[in-house]
Amino acid sequence: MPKKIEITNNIRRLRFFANEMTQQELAEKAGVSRQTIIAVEAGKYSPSLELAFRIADAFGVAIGEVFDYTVVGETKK
Amino acid sequence: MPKKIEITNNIRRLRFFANEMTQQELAEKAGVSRQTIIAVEAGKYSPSLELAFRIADAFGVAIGEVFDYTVVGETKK
DNA sequence: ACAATATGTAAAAAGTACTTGACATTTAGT
DNA sequence: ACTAAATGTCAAGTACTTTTTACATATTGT
Repeated sequence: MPKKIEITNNIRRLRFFANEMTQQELAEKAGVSRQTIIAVEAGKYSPSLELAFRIADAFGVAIGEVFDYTVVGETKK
Repeated sequence: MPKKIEITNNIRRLRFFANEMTQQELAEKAGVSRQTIIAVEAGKYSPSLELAFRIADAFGVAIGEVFDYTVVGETKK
């Protein structure tokens, strides 16, 4: 995948806004392991689209409110 | 991942709305192989979040306009 | 000081996405 | 009838995501 992209996320923020939801709770709501939440939240890798949808769903928001997408080198509007 | 989910997409429709963009062109815009576009468009597998963003970007729309997410068993509002 | 909860790290194994290359089928243009 | 372009299929290999297990550290309440 040539054009480089950065995906950042607001999971930590959203967890705190969402009544201090723990990583464990989010993991359960999203149906994945806690490890996966830790890794995604820490930006170690970006999730599958499916998991992205599950996480957004756990917070009741759209994917775009959880994950930000930036094309490296271009300035995103 | 326990709760089953279905991810469908409007890639084909969007390609035609977008001036009959071919799979090849979309592949180039998104920076992936044509094979990948074929597989995702045909629903053989769902893409990574990164690719989902790239595809949405190629059409200039949000992810939610390209991909639909349905929790199987529950009726999505 | 102790126990319980939340977060973090690491690493192997399994599963899924993506690439490459090669070939088949369909459709449109000449 | 031929050619070119677009779509589709198959398969082997690489890369990345996710799980599982096990342990480390920090924070809070008793």
